[in-house]
Amino acid sequence: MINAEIAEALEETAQLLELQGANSFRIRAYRNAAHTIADQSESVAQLALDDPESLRSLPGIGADISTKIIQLIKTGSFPLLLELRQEFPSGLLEMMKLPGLGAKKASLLYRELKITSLAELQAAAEAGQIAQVKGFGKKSEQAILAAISERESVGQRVLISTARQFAQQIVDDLRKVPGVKQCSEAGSARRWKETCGDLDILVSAEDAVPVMDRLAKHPLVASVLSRGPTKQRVRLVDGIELDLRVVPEESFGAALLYFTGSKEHNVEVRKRAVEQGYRLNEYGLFRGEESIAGKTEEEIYQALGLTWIPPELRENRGEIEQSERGEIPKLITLEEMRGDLHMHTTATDGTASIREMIEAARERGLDYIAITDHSQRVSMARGLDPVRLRAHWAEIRKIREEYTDIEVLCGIECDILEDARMDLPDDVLAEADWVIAVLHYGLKQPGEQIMKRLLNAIRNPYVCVIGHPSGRLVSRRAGADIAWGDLFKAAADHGVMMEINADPHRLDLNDVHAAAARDMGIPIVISTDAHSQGGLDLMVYGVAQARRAGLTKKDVANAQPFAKFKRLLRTSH
DNA sequence: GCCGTTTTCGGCCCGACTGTTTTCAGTCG
Repeated sequence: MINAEIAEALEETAQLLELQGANSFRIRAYRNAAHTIADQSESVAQLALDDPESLRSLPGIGADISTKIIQLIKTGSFPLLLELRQEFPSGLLEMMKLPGLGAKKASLLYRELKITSLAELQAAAEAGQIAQVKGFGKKSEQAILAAISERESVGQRVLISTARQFAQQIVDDLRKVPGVKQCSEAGSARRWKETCGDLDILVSAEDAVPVMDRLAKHPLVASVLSRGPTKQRVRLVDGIELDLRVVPEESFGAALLYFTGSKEHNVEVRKRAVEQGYRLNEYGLFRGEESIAGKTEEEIYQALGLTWIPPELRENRGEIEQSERGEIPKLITLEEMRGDLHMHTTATDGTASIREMIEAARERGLDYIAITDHSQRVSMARGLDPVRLRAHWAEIRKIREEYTDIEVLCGIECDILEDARMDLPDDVLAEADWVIAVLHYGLKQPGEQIMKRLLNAIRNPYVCVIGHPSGRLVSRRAGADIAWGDLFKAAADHGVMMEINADPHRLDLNDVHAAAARDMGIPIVISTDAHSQGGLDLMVYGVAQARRAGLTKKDVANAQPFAKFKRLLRTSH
């Protein structure tokens, strides 16, 4: 059982307890436990089997929940969850996903009208029965119908790349509104989370009206969902929703901190404020009525005895304690990246030639790149067999002679076949400057076989790095069943690096696993997997993922000068 | 249900907006 499944069961328990109207702190306890499990890089199931007591050392997991987790791992469930599922039909959880419909209202509809599914809810709303229930009215009935019909297009999380592009465009435009002093994206987009459920934009201005008017008429805005004196919620043309908050200049830092989140980070910071006799809200840090700080995030953190924490780290994974000790790392930046070691050309499924990719890399100031087209197994992309690959490399060697200001490595993205063999023979791989080994096919194989494949690749003397190790696609496909601890141990032993694939659909390694690999001393490579010149610009997303993992320049192999990078390579190259 | 330099009970983050109320509960972030 993987961590996400355990976390899901705990989250489901929390939701069902909400329906039951249970003690809110008890509900929160299950949610906190779910977050803790989801954030572990090691298999919690394995941990529980090895040493059941150790679960209790995880934050938010005590005697009771640890027992339930162990039952869950052994039997697939636990009694409380089974009882709750008996008590509430699963359709209620679907209903709770509709905006505006929470646990209280869902359970009320269940009690009053015996509604147990979205279909029944829709029928009841169409029949006008919802408006008759106490606490509901005509408007909530219409809102429910609208929410059901829009369910397909809205409420989906979008990739960070999409979120950033929308947010950036709107931030740029709102900055031009007269009277606007500061404007910034906030929320998960500012934290560069891999997906965003909605967008948050924060503005400081004396008068909110012109800002809200401008947003309401913005070409990217489809409709205004709600509007108050300081807060406006709109739906953008592609269905994603955006919150705008307008605050006074002296509160901008407090509001930015507040709306950047994460929620878990905020709760910890606030708790800390309360312990020190303060009150912290989006308007500032207060002692009684006296405002202590609020204009900038820095002064608020400072007043609480903390150094400023980069948004990418604000997930309550220990960053507050790090900050207290003055140990927040100097995170890797895009400008520090010197090389890009995963890209394709027209030889396989890229759209640009070798020369065009080299030129594009030079324009972006890179000192070195690796051309890494597909191996033969990827027939869809016209993957290269030994003959074509050697000809391709010969061409690269010829062309790279023309350039004195950039190093170009002859590379290959070589598949690890389903039977664990490499897709190309060793004598071919031996001629490469740079070999990325990857899983493309058979991702659903049992964990045992997946690990056999990965470990085989790591033991191959010519493999330099494992590319997009899990094979996951963000919010589309779960990755392979990997024993991460074993993978990293083997990679560290054999001097094989790990890639953070910067493609926003992949971002693989994820933040948690990248941090775990770094902790094992494995050099991390951040590469774009570009299939065109513009694909090289995806680097910013890979760097963001590395920042979320707390990586610094020294942790990243291709942030080093070329000579130093070469020394990190295995001696076979 | 978890947690502890105010330790084994009694806390547990805080405010805006909506709809349905007529002073507030529910939802959301």
